[in-house]
Amino acid sequence: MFEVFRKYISDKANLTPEELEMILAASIPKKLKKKQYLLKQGEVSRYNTFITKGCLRQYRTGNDGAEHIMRFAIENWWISDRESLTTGLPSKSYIDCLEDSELLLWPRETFNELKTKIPELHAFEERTLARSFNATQNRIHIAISYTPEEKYLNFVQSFPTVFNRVPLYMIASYLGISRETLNRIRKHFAHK
Amino acid sequence: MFEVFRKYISDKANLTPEELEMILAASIPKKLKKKQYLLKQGEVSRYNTFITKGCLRQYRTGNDGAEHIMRFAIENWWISDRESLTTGLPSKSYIDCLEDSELLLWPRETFNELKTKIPELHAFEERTLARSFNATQNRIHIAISYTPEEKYLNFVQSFPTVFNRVPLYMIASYLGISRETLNRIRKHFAHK
DNA sequence: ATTATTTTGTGTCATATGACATTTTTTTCG
DNA sequence: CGAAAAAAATGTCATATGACACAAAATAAT
Repeated sequence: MFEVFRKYISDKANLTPEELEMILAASIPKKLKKKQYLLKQGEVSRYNTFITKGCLRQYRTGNDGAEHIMRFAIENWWISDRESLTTGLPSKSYIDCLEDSELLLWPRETFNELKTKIPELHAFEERTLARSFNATQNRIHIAISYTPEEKYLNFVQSFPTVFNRVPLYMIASYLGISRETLNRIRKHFAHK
Repeated sequence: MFEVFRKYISDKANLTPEELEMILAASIPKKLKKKQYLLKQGEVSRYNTFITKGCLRQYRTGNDGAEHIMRFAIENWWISDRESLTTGLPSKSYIDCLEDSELLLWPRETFNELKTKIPELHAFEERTLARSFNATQNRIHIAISYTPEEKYLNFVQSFPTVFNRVPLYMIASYLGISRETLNRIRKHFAHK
């Protein structure tokens, strides 16, 4: 599982071999089975987490207890409750596994130390956050302006690999539409 | 208008008086009248912008040409198309004034130089982005899980000052609901 | 294999929503 | 102050959506 990370980070950041190994040496490998939780609402998120294998979701719950999926994440993505991780406040979200998964964890403090020692890692994280932020802006634009059908088609096109690994009712949750509406949309496209 | 910024930044960042003045000295004051544009879709966003007075909105347009408001910003807020600003790509959004406004602009390169000279400014910007990101996550959660009524009430409570300065149909746009639905909700609360 | 569980698909129904058209009210500006 | 423009409110209508209940299919577990 280290190899996945080596490949990923070599591609994205300009690190010396020593720096890369220093980062890896500080990581904590962890395996989780499907349905196991990485983080629960109310807990404090303490790890910066990279996915080397598997699929996870982050979700919040509404007043009624319904689950609303904030995001999916698969291999080569980072996942954490960023708000809780940076503020130290209790997490508003759950993170659990949709498949058996393999992760690399860095405790927040450890990662911060690495960032001060390795400026390029700091810069890399800034770039990552910037891209996350842009993706999030797009998501908002879609949420407030697309029709359910457009939301669905956009998702399939944007995340084909996620689409094929995740149950439809979770995609509906992610899109903010009902399971049934998603079915109607799919039915509509079936005979075309 | 400099005074507004001095007060703001003194409160948020631990800068020396010299650093503060260095930052201010690099700024470009600008006044815009209501309905004037700070940025148009397709242009490249070249300035990091702080609002000392007034009210602006950032919006994107859909296929049909309809305006969808991404955010409002008033005194003591920053505004720019962050994606365009950091990537140099054409902006997906418009930014215009809802009131006569006074702004301080820093060209992207100038601001970056300031950040390298003043680490605390760099750190401050990171904190700001982190909080923006968290706000954005909340917005997504609301968009995919709240009813129109809940969205409205949440907005009034979260941004009372903006609420009182902005036309209702723009709030509807921001919330991703129709003007008429917003009226119905308000009517519903009127006689209660 | 068989059972249990999860996921997907359907049908019916009530209603909230968007779309459109029009009027009223408020604000802006000459 | 008066005219013009902008914003808000209202009424009607068609329909897409969510909610519920249940059936079918696929997947996982024993």
